[in-house]
Amino acid sequence: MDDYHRQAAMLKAIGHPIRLRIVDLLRCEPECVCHLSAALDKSQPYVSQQLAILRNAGVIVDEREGTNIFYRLADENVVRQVEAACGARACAPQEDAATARQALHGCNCPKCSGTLTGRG
Amino acid sequence: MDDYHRQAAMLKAIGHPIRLRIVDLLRCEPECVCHLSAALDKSQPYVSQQLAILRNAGVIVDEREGTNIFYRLADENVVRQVEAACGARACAPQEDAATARQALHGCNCPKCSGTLTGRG
DNA sequence: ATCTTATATGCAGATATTGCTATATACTGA
DNA sequence: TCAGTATATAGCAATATCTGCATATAAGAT
Repeated sequence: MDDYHRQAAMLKAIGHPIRLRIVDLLRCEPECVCHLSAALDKSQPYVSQQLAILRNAGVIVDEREGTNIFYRLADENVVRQVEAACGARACAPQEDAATARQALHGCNCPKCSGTLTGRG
Repeated sequence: MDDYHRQAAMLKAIGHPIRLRIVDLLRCEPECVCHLSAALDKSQPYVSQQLAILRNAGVIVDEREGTNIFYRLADENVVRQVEAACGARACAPQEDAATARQALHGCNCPKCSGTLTGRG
């Protein structure tokens, strides 16, 4: 099988500390660039560039929603790989305080505005 | 958690077509360098270098047995990751024809000599 | 049209990786 | 000790990646 090339490309893409954190963040629900930028404390162009690498490797897909672009993991294959790497952390079913999504001060996206309870 | 760095380093190490094939080969049982070299149809120094990369990343460990050095996956964490990437292929319990270990013509290691039935 | 906000792209110096070849080391046996 | 086999390392040119910065695009609001 020469899925080896395909899978190796995927592993290479997520084999980077920042990019691994990104896909871990995307595991529970789609996030926009500004949210990731705030969560990682990295510049927007930098995050956007890392997202482009993940996107070109087929790890994530983007979906526009007005001015925001939300990214999510591309498929189950990726999800399994990320789970194997980061642990099968539980995601909030709908609104569970313990595993609730991080609403960030630095982020103005629709998901964060209005529910500003996150860490600064 | 800054396991991110550690895990990313592991993913980066196996995020390479040849190295991914190597860890996939090592999934069922330890193999020596000459066997991997024959199985991958790559020069001994080249394979040895890729093994060194995997070894330095903590993905595999080596064990000397006379003149041969056998490599195996380092731990369950690695096994899970490789399974997620390559599929949870069954390994022969002891001697099962279907999943039996590849005995290679180009390889003279103790595991291959005597049971030369593999593909050439 | 223009301004603002959100995101993407281009560029560039520093650094790392790739795959190869030549050579070195380590063990075994005579 | 010396030869033979198994494995490791050094060195190299080509290529790719990293990460910061400046700038470009795209959509919404005025």
